[in-house]
Amino acid sequence: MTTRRERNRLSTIEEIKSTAWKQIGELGAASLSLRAIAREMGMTAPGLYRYYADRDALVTALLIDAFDSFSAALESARDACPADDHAGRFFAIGRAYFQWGAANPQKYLFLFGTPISGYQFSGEVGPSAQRSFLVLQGVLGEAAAAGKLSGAVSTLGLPTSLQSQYEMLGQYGMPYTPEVTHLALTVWAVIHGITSLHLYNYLAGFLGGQMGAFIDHELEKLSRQLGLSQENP
Amino acid sequence: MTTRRERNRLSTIEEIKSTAWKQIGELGAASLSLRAIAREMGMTAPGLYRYYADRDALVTALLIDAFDSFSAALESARDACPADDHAGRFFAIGRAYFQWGAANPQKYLFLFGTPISGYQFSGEVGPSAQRSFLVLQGVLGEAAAAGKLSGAVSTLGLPTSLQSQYEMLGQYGMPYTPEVTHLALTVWAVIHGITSLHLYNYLAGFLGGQMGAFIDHELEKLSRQLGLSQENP
DNA sequence: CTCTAATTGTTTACAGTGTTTACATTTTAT
DNA sequence: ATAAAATGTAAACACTGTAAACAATTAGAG
Repeated sequence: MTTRRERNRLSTIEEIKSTAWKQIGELGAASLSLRAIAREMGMTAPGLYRYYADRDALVTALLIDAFDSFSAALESARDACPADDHAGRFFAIGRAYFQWGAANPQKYLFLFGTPISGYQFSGEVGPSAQRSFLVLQGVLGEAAAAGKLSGAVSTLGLPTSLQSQYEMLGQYGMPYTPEVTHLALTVWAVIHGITSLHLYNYLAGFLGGQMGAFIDHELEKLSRQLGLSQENP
Repeated sequence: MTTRRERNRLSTIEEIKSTAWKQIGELGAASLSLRAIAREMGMTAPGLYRYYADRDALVTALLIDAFDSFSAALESARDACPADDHAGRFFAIGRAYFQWGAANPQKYLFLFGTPISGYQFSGEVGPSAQRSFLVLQGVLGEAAAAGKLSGAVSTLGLPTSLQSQYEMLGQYGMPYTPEVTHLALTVWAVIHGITSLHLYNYLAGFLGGQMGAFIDHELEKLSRQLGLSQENP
């Protein structure tokens, strides 16, 4: 049972975080300010310390929330496709990844860009961060299990050093084969690279307004390399 | 002819920048502080304003220097390979890109990560930034001109929207074909993605100490996709 | 060489930041 | 009703970037 005080506390925590997100969206993650949050909430800065030990603790909580929201966006895009349409699911999460970043640039940079000055990554965010990666890994894993990953897997074998490294992960609970893990990492790197360069505005000079065509074309290329789509979509 | 005062001024500017780099290397780019620089130099903070209009002007100068040093590293790696060894040059700049980032994490994140709080990208850095991209584009362009880019170019044509966008760039002085420009962008995205995820420590949990094997394997895959290397190296 | 002007630096000050300490107030539980 | 816990504020400290006023040094012209 939740007492009145506990409800108030939770609601205050929510207000702190939503105010923080509002300011991150307006001014960027780097200029997050406890005092500004308190000011906008109509209280003084030291009062926030009753809810978060220090600024880093708030940043950690925001990171966890953002990763969870990011993962939820990927999962919902994935679930909009039938489970046996592996190519469709791959496209869906690829587009969702990029579009979530494009729609929430400050949030994405908060997750995958240099965080706050002096912030040290807390181990608490690990599970939430891995959850988003697991979406991609899961789609590739199920495609592999269904025998639909005919492409790049076999054409160029993994070097033994990577092979044994991935096998070691399996012994610690990684639920997919070395090939799937490796492909998920490389696909992640590609999509993150495009999204990241886009958000830093390094691509606009080359692509003009054709960013959407660019990402779609690259996803299609990846899908073909993986052997997911054999014919034109 | 350079007067004594001008030499002093230049030497002070160099000291400011080198002190800034030292502190960026130690504490990260986000916690760059004019006062700390002045303190370490044995002067007071307002004195720095005789050399840079504000902190953003210093950041801009540092960005230009870092891009130039980055480009120089890529160019020197490229020139260590004979001009007709296109595959070798591709590997060389790919490895040099990643290794420069791994060896200078704070510098790389300074260039391709969220910069300083509230910093607005100045147009002055454009030329220095493009120079590094031109190294990659140049290697692919010369390979294409020599007919050594047999791979992915033809297997999947560019969509017309991208094709015409790249052609428009050509009319504004872009010295390479649409295919070369597009491939250079995608290769850049891949290498940047891997480097970026590596520097944010998102890969260590998966790859352990096998980061070098990972990047080499991915470069080899890229090289094959481009048709640069047809047989084992 | 002298005088003027530009350059370089310091001192002081203001507004902003994260954080700590001490204190007051409110709410809960005994 | 009383003791304890929770929540907030006020004041202070050590930082930050930046602006204004002032002093010292240096360069060039007469």
